[in-house]
Amino acid sequence: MNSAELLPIGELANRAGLAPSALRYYESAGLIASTRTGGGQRRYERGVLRRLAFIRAAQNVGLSLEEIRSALSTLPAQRSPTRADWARLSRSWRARLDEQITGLTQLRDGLTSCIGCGCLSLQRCALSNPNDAVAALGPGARFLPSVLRRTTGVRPDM
Amino acid sequence: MNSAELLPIGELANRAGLAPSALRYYESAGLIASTRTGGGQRRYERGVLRRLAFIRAAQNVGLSLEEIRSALSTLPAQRSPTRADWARLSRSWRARLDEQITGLTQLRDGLTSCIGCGCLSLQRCALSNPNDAVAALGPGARFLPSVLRRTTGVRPDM
DNA sequence: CCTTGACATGAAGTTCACTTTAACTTGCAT
DNA sequence: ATGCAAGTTAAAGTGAACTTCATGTCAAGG
Repeated sequence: MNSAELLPIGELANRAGLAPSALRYYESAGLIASTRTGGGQRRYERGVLRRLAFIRAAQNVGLSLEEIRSALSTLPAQRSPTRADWARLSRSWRARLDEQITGLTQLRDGLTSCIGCGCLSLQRCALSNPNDAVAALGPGARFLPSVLRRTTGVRPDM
Repeated sequence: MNSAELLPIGELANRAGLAPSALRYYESAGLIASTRTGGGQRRYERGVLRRLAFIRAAQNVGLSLEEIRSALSTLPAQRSPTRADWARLSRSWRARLDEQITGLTQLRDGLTSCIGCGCLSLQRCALSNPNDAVAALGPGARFLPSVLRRTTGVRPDM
């Protein structure tokens, strides 16, 4: 019953809307697993599709792949995950999203009060110093994930 | 009156809460300017502090340095910018923040309705497919900026 | 005058989440 | 049997926004 119908990587990539290279990368990062054919090619069970949906959803919430890997590792290894399992995993996202929304809202309200004054003081302005969290996070880029980026027409009309 | 009191890079870095290397980087990216001493060391006018506050605020709103550079280039070159100038620059952020907040709120509401079902369908789930915008943005990382990241205690209790 | 800490430069490294490239192998249809 | 799309690997590249490093110079106090 749960035999056959294993997907090759290109097929899975199409269905998931990802590049094959992304799937190989996810596997190397311990996010998904595959069986191999005699010749060494990857074959995926259909359950992987749900896993990929979870990964995408988690990314949209703002989790890093490492955090997602860690979350996925709490799934039962033996039986295949139930709806309840997936629901449990995604439950904590709500708080995270609430936090993000709150932060942005504060920023916006700070902006509203700042627009009139144009103060932009490094110390006092709510805009340049939102949560007094100005600390560095080490090297590397920090920018917005796809959900938050405007992709539709970059207008330079500031 | 507007003479003297030029800040060396370390001083400016302290006051702005940035590393000297960041300031040099900003200068190389055309975001800030400096005069030089006879020996070639950078000296900054105090107005640069306001500029840095603007840069930080813009980053918090989600603008890239290139977008910020472009915005700053619309400031008057001759006279020093007035409050009105700064206010004009930051006015368009409100719409951007509104967009971001809306997007996140939709995601959260989608989550709320998904939590019970645990469906996580790649095609239908609002979580894994928020705005039907699943398209790739090319290579490179896409993750949350500091404002949106939890820095306080990583709890792996999903 | 001399020491010492701050500064300068260019090149390379870092992070994350992937993609691209190069060189080679599988697997399915004809 | 063969042709060719699709698969494999390791290594290097990408992008943003910086940092780190190596090597050498400046400036201010003693």
